Amino acid sequence: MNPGNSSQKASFAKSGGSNLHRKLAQSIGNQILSGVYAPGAILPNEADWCRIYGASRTTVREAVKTLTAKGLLKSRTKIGSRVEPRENWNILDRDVLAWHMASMNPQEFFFSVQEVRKILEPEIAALAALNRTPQQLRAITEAFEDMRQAKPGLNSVAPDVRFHLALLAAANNVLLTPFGIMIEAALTNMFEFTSTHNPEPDMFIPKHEGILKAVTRGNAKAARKAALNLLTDTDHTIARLPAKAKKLKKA
Amino acid sequence: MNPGNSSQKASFAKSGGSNLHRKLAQSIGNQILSGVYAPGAILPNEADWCRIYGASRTTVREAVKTLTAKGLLKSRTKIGSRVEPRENWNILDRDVLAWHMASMNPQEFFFSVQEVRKILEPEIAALAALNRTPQQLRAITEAFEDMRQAKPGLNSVAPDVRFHLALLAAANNVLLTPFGIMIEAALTNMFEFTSTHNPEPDMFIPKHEGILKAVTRGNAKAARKAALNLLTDTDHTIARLPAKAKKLKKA
DNA sequence: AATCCATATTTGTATGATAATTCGACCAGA
DNA sequence: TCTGGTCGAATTATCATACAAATATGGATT
Repeated sequence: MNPGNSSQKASFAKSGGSNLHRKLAQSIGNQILSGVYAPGAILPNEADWCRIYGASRTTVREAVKTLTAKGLLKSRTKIGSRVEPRENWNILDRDVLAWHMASMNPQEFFFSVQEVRKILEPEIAALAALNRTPQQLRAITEAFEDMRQAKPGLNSVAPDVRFHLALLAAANNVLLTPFGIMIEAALTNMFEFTSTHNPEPDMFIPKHEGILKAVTRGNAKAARKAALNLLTDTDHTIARLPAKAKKLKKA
Repeated sequence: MNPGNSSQKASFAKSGGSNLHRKLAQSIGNQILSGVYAPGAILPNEADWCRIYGASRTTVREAVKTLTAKGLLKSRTKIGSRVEPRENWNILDRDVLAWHMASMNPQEFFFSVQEVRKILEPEIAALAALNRTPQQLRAITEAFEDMRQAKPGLNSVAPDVRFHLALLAAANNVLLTPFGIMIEAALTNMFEFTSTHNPEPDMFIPKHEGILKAVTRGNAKAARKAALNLLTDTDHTIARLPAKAKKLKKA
């Protein structure tokens, strides 16, 4: 009952992750996010996928289960798998967000991100100022120190990400954690685009320091202001992106 | 190679959804969220789960894939499945949020929700005022009309949820959509707890109307204010919850 | 026209087998 | 003693096959 011979396993891009079912999920996921299969559309059935990828049904089904769990699909007997409406997609899932970015105009994407960041990060900073534990404050501080010491370039992105994630953790509200993925994706990809992740190197460190100090002092109001201040810098970076930039690299 | 006889399939709570692998995922997911298996812990291996639930390995693996896709697990050869750190959990996934609520103090949960809602919803309303399409405005309006006509009781929850979700959609930012699940879960469960989902019936409709009017006029500032105004009402509801309320009912 | 029923299609579950990965222990040599 | 390699065992990963269950669809019956 396994359609197709097993001789074409390398017929699609070998995205990250060594598991076959993962690769299938990534391939199908990318197709959904890029609109090959629109919401409401019926996907090829399991037997078809088996032929297309030269994989067993077991593997195909595991890939489908993965996508179902992320809200992209729903399967029904005799019908097949149907693409779910967009509002059910777990867009803040790491994979889904990556697939989303891969098929989007970067400027548009970064605009959406900034819109959300400007809503959340000031309040996150404020909450962190109020709710941080000593340990969390130490994590923020260490990330900042690593930022300061890092040479401008690739290795300065990681501490920057850690800084923002540590801040997020210090807000101590589980319902906010999913945004970590968004922040991470935004900072990392912005760097890959601009190659200079800190457009105003002179202001970059001081502005982060402003947040750190406010959080250290437990001054929510100042933290909020400092976070917003930093974000307006990022806005300028976005604005300078080439309008017709290509799609982000896949996975 | 399938351990255990298939005679104890009903040994666990029959959660919603008719699929066996779904039930397994729910059962295991609940155990993770309730702390039976903490982050970093190694779960029973596939053969164990087969014995425990009397299911085939195929089914167990599909359940595990589901949980992996939601960020709760990660599987490695020779190691087994390990519970991921909390920050990787897709807490805004419908299932994960349900499992989370099922093993939490409701007051604590609602507090977290309100904290996030007070950050987001005013800004969502503001964005909706600016970005709404005519169609989206119609959806908001219709939800409001249904609210007004509904008798106070169970059937007034649904239009209320629709109102807030329509508002969210009208903000026109995909990265915000995951919060729909949170809003929905919050409103629905709050009703189940208080049995009177609108504590100030006199103010309930007018305050929603305030948001609608501001969004209709395209007045972002007024929309923001109206949304915040409504949320302070909800705060009062939360505050009145019995401090030692039992866990939320499961699934 | 409406109802019911058979059938075909598709996903759901079970079983058993083999492959691939890799931890951990043991061993050899410097 | 330390280093590195080798090998065995545990566990997930994949495959192949079979049957069960659900249900949309079209045809038969009334």
